[in-house]
Amino acid sequence: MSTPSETEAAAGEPAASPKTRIRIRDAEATRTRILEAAKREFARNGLGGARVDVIAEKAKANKRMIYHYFESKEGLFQTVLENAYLDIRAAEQRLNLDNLDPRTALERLVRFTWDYYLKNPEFITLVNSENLHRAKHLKKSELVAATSRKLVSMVGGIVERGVAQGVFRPGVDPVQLNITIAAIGFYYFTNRFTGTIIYERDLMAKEALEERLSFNIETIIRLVSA
Amino acid sequence: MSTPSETEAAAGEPAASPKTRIRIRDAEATRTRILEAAKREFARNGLGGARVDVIAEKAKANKRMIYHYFESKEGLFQTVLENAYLDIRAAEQRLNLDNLDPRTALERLVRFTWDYYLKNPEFITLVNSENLHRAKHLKKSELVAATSRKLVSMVGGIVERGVAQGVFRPGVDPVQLNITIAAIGFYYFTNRFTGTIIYERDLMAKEALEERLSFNIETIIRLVSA
DNA sequence: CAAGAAAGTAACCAGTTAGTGCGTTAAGTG
DNA sequence: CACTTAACGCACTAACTGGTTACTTTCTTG
Repeated sequence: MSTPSETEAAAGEPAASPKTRIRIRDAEATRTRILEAAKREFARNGLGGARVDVIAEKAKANKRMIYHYFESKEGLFQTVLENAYLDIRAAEQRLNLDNLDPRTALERLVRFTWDYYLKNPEFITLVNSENLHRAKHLKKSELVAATSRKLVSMVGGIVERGVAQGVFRPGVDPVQLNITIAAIGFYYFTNRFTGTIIYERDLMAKEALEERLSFNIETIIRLVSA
Repeated sequence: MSTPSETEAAAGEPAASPKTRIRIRDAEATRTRILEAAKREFARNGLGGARVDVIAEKAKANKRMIYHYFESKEGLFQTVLENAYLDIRAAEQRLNLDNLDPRTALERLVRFTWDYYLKNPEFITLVNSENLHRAKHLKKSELVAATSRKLVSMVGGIVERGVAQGVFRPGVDPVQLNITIAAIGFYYFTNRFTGTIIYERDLMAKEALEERLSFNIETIIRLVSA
C-alpha cells in the first residue's frame, strides 16, 4: 500500500538512483495496482457486477487511468483473465513433472491443481465469468492457447511413460484426463456455497478439504492404473 | 407453455366455450410465462446481467406483473432457482435406481446427469450465478435440502448393495461419489467455451460428447470397483 | 347485475454506471 | 531551464435499470 522506501538519491539530476526510489508518478506501479484491484473485484462480482469506480478506488488510482491503460472495462477484464491463465500455466510448468515417476507425477499434479484453486479462488470465478460471456475475451489470446498446449503434452508424456512402465493402462486420452483432474477440484470449489446446502456439510472445513483431496487422488490414480 | 387443460366445467354461468378457451386474463399462465422467460434470461446473463424489462418483454407480460408475483428481481431469481433444483431432483427420483444392479444403477446415474446438463444448460448457469452470490437465495429453501438428501441416500444405497455383492470396494463416501459424478459432467459443460480454446477441440461436437460420456462412466466405475 | 377484487398497462422516477472532456502536474530531454 | 511528454485528477453526462404510482379492464360473486 504505502511506500516505505527512501527518497534519498532523488536529488541528483540525471537519475542515478540505484535502489527502490520513491516515484510519485509510476506508470507501472499504478497499472499493477489497477490489475490487482480489478482481479479481486471481477472475482467477487463477475464482469457485469464489478464496478469500475470501485476498482479505481481500491487501486488508489483515478478511474481515468483505467481507461488510459486498458481502454475499457472489458479490456481490463481481458488483461486480468489472461494474466490469471498465464499464472497457473507457469506454475504448472514449474512442477517439473517430467523427472518424477508417472504415479507420483500425476498425484503431484492433482495436488497442485487442488491447492492452486484453494489459494487462488479468483481464478475460478474469473473463468466462470468468462464462460458466461462465451469466452469472447480469451479467444483473442493466442498466448493462453500456446501455454495450455504445453500442459496437455506434459500430461501426455506422463501417461506415455506410465504405459511404457506398465503401471498405467493404455488408451487414456491426455485431454480427458486433464479435464477430469481440473473438474474434480474446480466443481468442488466453484459450487462450495450451494454444495454446503445440498450436501449439508461444511465443504470448506479443514477435514472436508483433506478428505476431498485424498478422494480426488484416488479417483485419478484408479482411472489410469493398469 | 400454453394451457391445454380443461376449462370446460368452469362455465357455470356465461362463457361456455368447451375446449381451449382463450383466456385474456390468466394469472397462472402469466406467472408461468414469466418464470420461463426469467429462467432463460438469468441463465444467459446471470442474476446481475439479466434485465427485468427483457424478462417482461419475452414473457409477453407487463413488468409490473413480475413485481406483483415475485416481489423483486431477486425473488424471481429465487423461485427460478428453486424450481430448477426441484426439477432435477424429481427427475433423478424417477430413475428408480434401487431396482437395478449396482453397476448398472451407477452407470445410469452418470448417464442421466450428463444428459440432464446437456439438455438443460440453464441449470448450470443458474447454479453458477447462485454461487457467485454465495447461495444466499438457496439458503432459504428447506425443500431443496430435503430432496437432495434423498439423492444422497439413494446413491448410498447403491454403494451399499454393491459392497454387499462384492462388486464395489467398501469405504466409498456417497457424498464424495455424488460430487464426483456431478463434477465430471458439470465442469465440462460450464467451461465449454474456455475449454474449447484451452484444449483446442470442439467440446460440443457429437463425437466429443460421446467420448466424454464414456470416459466419465469409466471414471466412476473404476472409482468404486472392488 | 352491481360491485369489488384481481389482472393488466403505461408512464415515470431516482439512483447508478461506464465512459469523457479538459485541465493540472510531474518527469524526462536537449 | 525551457519544453515536450506522459501520468493523473475532477467533474460531468447520457444511457440505463430496478422499482413504483396511478389508472384501466376483465372476471367473479352475493
